[in-house]
Amino acid sequence: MLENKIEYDKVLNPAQLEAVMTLEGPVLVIAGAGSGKTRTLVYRVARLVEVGVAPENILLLTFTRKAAGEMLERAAGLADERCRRVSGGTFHSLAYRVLRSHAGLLGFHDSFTILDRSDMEEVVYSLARDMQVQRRSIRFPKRSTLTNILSKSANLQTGTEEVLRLEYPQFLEYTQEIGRLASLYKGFKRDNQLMDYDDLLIFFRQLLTENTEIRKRLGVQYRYIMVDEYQDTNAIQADIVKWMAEDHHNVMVVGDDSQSIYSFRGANYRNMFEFPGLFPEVKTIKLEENYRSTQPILTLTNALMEQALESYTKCLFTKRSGGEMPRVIDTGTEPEQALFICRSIQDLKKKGQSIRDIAVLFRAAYHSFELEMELNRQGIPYVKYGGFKFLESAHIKDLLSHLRVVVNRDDAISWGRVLRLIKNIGQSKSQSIIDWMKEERCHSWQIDQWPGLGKGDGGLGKLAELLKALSAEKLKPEQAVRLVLDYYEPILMEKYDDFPRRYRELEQLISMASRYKGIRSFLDDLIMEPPNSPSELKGYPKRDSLTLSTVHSAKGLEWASVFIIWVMDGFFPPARAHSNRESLEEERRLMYVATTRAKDHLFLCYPSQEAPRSWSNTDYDHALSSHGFAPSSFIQALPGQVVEYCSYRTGMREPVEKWLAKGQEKMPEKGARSYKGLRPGDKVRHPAFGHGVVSKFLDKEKVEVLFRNFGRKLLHLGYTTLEKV
DNA sequence: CATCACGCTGTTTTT
DNA sequence: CAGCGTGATG
Repeated sequence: MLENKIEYDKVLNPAQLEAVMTLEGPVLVIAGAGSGKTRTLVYRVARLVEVGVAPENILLLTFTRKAAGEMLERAAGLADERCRRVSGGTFHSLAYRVLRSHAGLLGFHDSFTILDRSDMEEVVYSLARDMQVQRRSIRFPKRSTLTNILSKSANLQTGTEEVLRLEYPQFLEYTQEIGRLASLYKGFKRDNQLMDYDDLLIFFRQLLTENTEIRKRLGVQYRYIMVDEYQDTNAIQADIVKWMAEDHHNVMVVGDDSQSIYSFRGANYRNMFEFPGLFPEVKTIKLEENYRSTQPILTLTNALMEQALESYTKCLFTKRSGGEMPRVIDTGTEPEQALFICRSIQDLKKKGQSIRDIAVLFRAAYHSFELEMELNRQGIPYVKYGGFKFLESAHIKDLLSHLRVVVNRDDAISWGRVLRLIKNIGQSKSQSIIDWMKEERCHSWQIDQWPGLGKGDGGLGKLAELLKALSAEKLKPEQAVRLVLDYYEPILMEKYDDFPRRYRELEQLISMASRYKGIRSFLDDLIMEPPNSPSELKGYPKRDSLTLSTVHSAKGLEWASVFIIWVMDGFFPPARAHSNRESLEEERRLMYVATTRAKDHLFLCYPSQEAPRSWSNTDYDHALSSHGFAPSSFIQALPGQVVEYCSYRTGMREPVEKWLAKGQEKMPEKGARSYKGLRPGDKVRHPAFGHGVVSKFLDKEKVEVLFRNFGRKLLHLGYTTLEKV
């Protein structure tokens, strides 16, 4: 029956083996970084299938769908193909699957639309605008902050005042308005058949709590439940686990309290310690042996975590002996840091290290901007994970909105987007059309019958034609995308200067769409599992390139890293000074995740002389003295680990001075017509951004360049080299 | 009513 | 250095 015979005791250590062989009853696995957590889960799936459990009865909940897919793939390689039929995914995707067929029980149509982050921002902000809040001593929070507040209050299941009090005290004077906004938002979602990511979980839980039959049915369907990254679940997700395993108690949760880095979205690693309370007969297993890093790296990590305010459950050790000391480098400024990193990479490369095995990790996506420029300049290929979302770029959203209004006629946000693309239709006209549509309850393609139609509104007719075509039955998703693209093309051409790139990306949507049966499932899948970049659509590039990643994205990735650089900056503005402590603790755990991904070499870089961009009068030391800490305080707190000090005054002297000399070239005066022989209209090439055209000089230091690949991009000439072509 | 130019402001990470 | 509000222009 089984294709391959697995000798579990030969490939697993005793703790792992116990976790794999305990199939019945609740199990809590506390798994340190690099302790073979994934391996354990993979073997357990294989084992379950081996003893005859139907794959359909196994549920593997992970943090990303990609992670689930990879695990099942590995399990299939170990045992047999049936492992691929195991149900795997995120809490959100499971919730989505269930809600799609049972939304009626909650007073929703089954055709509700899912709001992604930026949709949510748009809804929230348009409601806030309608409220006409009066300006007080400080500005009303901006759209993304407002959305964060609402989302967090949903995830933490507290009122918005609580969130404000704890995390945004600067906005306390708007407590009333934000509270009202929260309820307006809730009502708006109901009226328009919308659910955001948080709602998926909340409504799923509600369904489980209120509906015994569904609960029982899911219990029968998923007799064996495994949850990965349990420390990153929030209270709602913990409830979901509890309800789903209510009858059979066959649930294994795996996690690591010191790797909890999602508290900003309401995750609570204490769920791990509360798990035994839910299932008293739980068996707890600790995985403490590390298979990834050398002992010196683990020693640094352990020292780091010893300083934590909370004590954690385990201590990492390894049987690997030897290894070089981790290096802590003060790189002075950001451009020097970039130079230093590139030089280190080149050195390793000369020693025969493949850059495929090298990764650079950082907290925020923008931390690598400077480095990316330098990498491009030096011709080092890289792949970046995290940060910018392909789907959130305006042209993609524009196109998809047309499909969304066809699928869900009540989706006012997408209507607004679609309508405002038409010439002579802006904020107010689009609003009155939407209101009229709501009154009339007519078909979407009858939009051109709007009574307010004026002379210049021929665009509505074209839109109506498109919508009519899109409403045709049995229209395949790829045909639908094609139709919209044909309609949208002239608009796109007018709206963006880098039309060709955007058009190409949109064409890729056609091939993506062809993998789906219906428009609805295509749209939802894009939201539930958004691809990060166009390159990701084609599958990850496997060529020989460096990995750049935010720590959060790195968590889900498996690569043979031997070398990790953590670029630090971590500066928190005064408004958040009160919660520095908590931020500090989260940053510490972030650093734990980052450092434990290093196998043999670990470089921790921090640019101590970098003045945070937005606080031009302050610098790093100032941050330290006025707010109690700067990231370097982590490092200073690790005695004996700082084995190298490097700045432009020492090892970096030569290249940095060259760089500095470039930066000191005379800048053009305000309103200058040319600089370095460049004039507006000249074609230029930038090492990072590619080809573009100089549009104008803004002031002494900035020039506006239209890049073919990036749209408008402002550059500091002191930092970069524009090459005339 | 739509659009454009200008000035001000400031945390980030993801489903 | 983008995204917002504001005030001027078409």
